[in-house]
Amino acid sequence: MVAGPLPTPSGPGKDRLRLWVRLLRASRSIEAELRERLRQEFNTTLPRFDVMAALYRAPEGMLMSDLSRFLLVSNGNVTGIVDRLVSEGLVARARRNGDRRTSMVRLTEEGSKTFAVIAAAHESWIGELLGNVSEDEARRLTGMLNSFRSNWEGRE
Amino acid sequence: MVAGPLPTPSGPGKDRLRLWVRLLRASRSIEAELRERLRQEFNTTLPRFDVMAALYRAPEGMLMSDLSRFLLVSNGNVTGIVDRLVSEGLVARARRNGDRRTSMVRLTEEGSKTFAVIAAAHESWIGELLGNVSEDEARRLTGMLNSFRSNWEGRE
DNA sequence: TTATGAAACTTCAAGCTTGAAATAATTTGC
DNA sequence: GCAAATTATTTCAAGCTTGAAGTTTCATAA
Repeated sequence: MVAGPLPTPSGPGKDRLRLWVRLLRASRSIEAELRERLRQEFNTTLPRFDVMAALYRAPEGMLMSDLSRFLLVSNGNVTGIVDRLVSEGLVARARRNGDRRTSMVRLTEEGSKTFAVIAAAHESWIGELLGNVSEDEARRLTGMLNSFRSNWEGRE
Repeated sequence: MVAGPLPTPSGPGKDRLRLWVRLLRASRSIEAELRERLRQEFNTTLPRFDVMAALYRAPEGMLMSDLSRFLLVSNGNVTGIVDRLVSEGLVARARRNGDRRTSMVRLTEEGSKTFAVIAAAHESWIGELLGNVSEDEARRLTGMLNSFRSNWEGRE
């Protein structure tokens, strides 16, 4: 949607529609800024950062399907991103004995070090970009977002 | 980012980081659902819907660069989407006498009719997907999102 | 067994997205 | 007037994204 400021329609449901538009514009703006900084400062991309962030939380590794589910993207998508991270030496696939269809994906030593540096910058960027949301307000907003997420998530 | 529930880190700035993660997950989930429905029910895509929504609000038409700025996407991106909408007969480019570099882009008659139908469905989907946010809560959330948007938007 | 079905991935075509380079038209400064 | 800078747009290569189709492996059960 990303509809805008001018007409300001009213009627039943318009407040929710407006909320959605703001939500989308906010996340797109911030995403664009993060994307740009990741490219400029670390020569990487948001999808790669996302995958590394997921793997960083899982030292034992994750299956491709775990990654796909966690990141809310398709299976085929993850394949490509992991391929690129592997070719950069940041991530490794480990064939498993138990089930030869699957492979555990994890950060390499280098991947882990690299991610730690990027993540620190990332967190400070978020602090900056959301600078005029107080920590208290942040907590309240987070709670509200949770409440509507639980409504329908995991349905499709 | 889209980091997740498990570790729940704490420290300075963590509340903002958590807010960002929730924000992103919420908008991605809803976006994915809208995308799916647009495809299934109307055989179209979110980017096309976005462009049509922008043009619907501007009967006199918009320049490519207006569209690009308004939708927060690159120039080259808009070119491709408009090309496809033109080939579907939903949008038209009109060369201008004044400045021959530019062209006014607007919805065709058919595009306008088509969009009205899709937009009605879209609005009801939003009502459904954000169903357990009260209208009142929606207004408050919208206000909060505004406040942090104004902080840094239009900087880059 | 062994076929039949399900599960985990990968591949593929089409479309979206970006940033950079190329084109074309207009504006500015001399 | 005219070269130089600016503006509006398109083109391009690379990467992201999806849904569908294809592969390989595993699980089930007749």
